[in-house]
Amino acid sequence: MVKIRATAAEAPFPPDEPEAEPTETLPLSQRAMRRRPAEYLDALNPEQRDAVESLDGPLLVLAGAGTGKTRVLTTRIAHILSLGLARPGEILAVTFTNKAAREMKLRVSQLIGGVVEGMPWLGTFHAIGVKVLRRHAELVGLKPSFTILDTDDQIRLIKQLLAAENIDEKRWPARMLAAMIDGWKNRGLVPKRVPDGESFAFASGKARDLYALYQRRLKELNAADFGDLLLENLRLFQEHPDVLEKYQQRFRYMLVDEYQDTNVAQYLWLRLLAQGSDNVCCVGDDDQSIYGWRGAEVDNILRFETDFPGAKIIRLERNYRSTGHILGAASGLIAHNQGRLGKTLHTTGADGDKVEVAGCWDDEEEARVIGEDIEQLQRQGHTLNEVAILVRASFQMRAFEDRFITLGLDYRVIGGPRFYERQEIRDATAYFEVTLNPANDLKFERIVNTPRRGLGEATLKSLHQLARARGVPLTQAARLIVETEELKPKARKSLADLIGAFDRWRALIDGMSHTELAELILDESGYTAMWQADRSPQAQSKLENLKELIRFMDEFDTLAGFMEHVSLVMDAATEEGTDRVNLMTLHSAKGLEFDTVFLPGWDEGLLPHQRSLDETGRSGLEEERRLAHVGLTRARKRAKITFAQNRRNHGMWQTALPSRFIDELPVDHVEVAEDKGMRGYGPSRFDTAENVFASGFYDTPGWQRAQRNRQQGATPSAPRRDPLTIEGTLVAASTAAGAGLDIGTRIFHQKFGYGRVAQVDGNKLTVDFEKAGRKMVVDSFVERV
DNA sequence: AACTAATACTTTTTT
DNA sequence: AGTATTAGTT
Repeated sequence: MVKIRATAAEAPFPPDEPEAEPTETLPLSQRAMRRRPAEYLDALNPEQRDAVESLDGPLLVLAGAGTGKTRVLTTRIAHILSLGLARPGEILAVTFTNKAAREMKLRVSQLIGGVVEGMPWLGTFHAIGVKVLRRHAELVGLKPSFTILDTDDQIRLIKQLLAAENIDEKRWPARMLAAMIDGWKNRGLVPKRVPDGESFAFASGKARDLYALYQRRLKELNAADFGDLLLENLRLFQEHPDVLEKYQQRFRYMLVDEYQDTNVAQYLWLRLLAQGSDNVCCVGDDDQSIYGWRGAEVDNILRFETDFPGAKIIRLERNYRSTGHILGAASGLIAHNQGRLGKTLHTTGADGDKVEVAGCWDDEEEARVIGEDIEQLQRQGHTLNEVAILVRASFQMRAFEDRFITLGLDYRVIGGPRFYERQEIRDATAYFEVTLNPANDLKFERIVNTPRRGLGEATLKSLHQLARARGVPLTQAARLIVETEELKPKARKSLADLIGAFDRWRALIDGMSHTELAELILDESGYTAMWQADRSPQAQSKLENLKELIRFMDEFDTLAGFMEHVSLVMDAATEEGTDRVNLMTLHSAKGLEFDTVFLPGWDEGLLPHQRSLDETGRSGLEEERRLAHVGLTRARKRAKITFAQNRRNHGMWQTALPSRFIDELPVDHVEVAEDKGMRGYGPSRFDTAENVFASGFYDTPGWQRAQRNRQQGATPSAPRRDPLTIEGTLVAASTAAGAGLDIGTRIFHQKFGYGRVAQVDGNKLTVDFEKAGRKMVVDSFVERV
């Protein structure tokens, strides 16, 4: 495993080679170049070489699957460095995934000779976004130490907003608003730029205001969500031209991987930077654009020439990966798409085996058949690492896992439930985060009552109320409230202990190693004990995961460094070494290749996924087809497509038709296995497949319920008891009255009733209540009467 | 506040 | 089918 620097210091080119010519001050890279002629260029074909050597001005490289895209990118970087045209810190190289970034780093340093530790600006859009943002945080209303929210936090925050705005969360789910905000951020839209029509799609037009409110809360919490990492960056560049200029000057060369996956915000960001030097090289393949649902704009790649005038376009069409039949099948399939830039992949290699197509009775048989095939391959001496099963949706994996377990076949799931997204990991990191940053309300809320400490809904509500009235973080509010008798003794003690524990841990940050501290925290908080006491089967593995987390932390220098990594890099390194079958979704397969690829689940409704068809119609269908194309082109030597006639979806059996994509495969490259006396699949099926478009969604109970709700919303319903409005007025009244609560003032308290102020100590009041007697309370909770 | 029972929702893909 | 959230009960 690679040792990761916690704080990637912006290393200048590390002078780790012996000084050969001490009198000269040439960049090291240039000296290296002198000794070692550019033999790396000889390994390229003419188009690739052209792409590497066309250094001036904008360049679009259309790189089909398996045409050496990564090689071009890495060699290009190496070339720039070798010629001494830029130092590592002057090259911006963005990728889409952390995996791609890792690989690129590795391969560049191999080319250069293992000396480039610092390519500080090679990373994902998000990682680079954070880096820029941390330096100029104040300019966008954040502190440099801002935290990055994960999806859980985001939802929790939005739920609170909806509650405060008195919006029925049943009718307008928080996740829905979260998705909308995400979409806007992907498109580079700040709240005031959100179109009216879209604002009306949520809570009768409140969407825009809620978005604005959400952004304000984020600033208050000193936090940014994933979308902000780009959007705020964009805002920074737009509102502060001087800052932008610095970066424009810095980046003399820019490279973008997977350009077809960039969204509008990323595109705008890039274009701003490219105004400095137009040495932009974008590499992509419109036929592999599979993230449209996430805001990726294929248009970005289709429009490149207009966006960057004078752009050069180079097509890489020589495929070095797949055999003739596989390539033929994939090309024939993707040719059914309209609106593509058009590439014709060809290979000089052998034809190889045809693509196999087989039908199965159900998903269990599918798993059985593929399992048998894999065992067969294994007997023939193939390694399992070179075998992959690529599914459309993750629920398909289950049948395979079950089967492989009974067969005793080793497998690994790639991109499955991510390590850092597991409950226990999130809980643990929440503890660490609050220790580092007590103002992180969302993380604090996550763990106040985990493990159970008797700090439930009621306590939390009081805390919130006070925090809001005071405008302080929850932990601060907790500090205040435990001084009073606001809470029941049990809760008060418990909360005081928790706050005390965090203070204690915080004091230890510099005193001990961060891994020790982490263990201490998990121990003293009772979190480990909670799982140890848990007798459920998964408790054991959760404990293992926690251990793994600590082990992983050891790779970082500090706790803070580790936390930065956690929020950004949501993937743990997949263990290599053992021989295992690879199981993953088509999406996470992009960029990988295997000798043998199994493609199960080519059913109508699953591979052209129903939802995709429903939501985005033809463009959705085309994206699904690209997905199928990506799947096929992962295979070097063997590809086998299967479909199941019956699939159990939500406990219900459903009959499925073979995917229309199967029909679209050119017959010359396909071999149909007619083994099990199965009803063949004929062209007549296509007609029925079309009907799937119009399939019955509108008579489901869900839709009818939605209709009913809508009607209810129109009719003014009887005013219901409304705790939050009460809270609102109460807060308003108390803050207004707060200053003038002198001794003797008659007040009202929600819990204790009427009373008179007996003593004032800052914001703490001692009150003689008519019923409850003498109590200490916080002034925010009382109302002057 | 914590436990139990009932109900809703899931299953596309992810930085 | 299974999980997650919620309502109701103690």
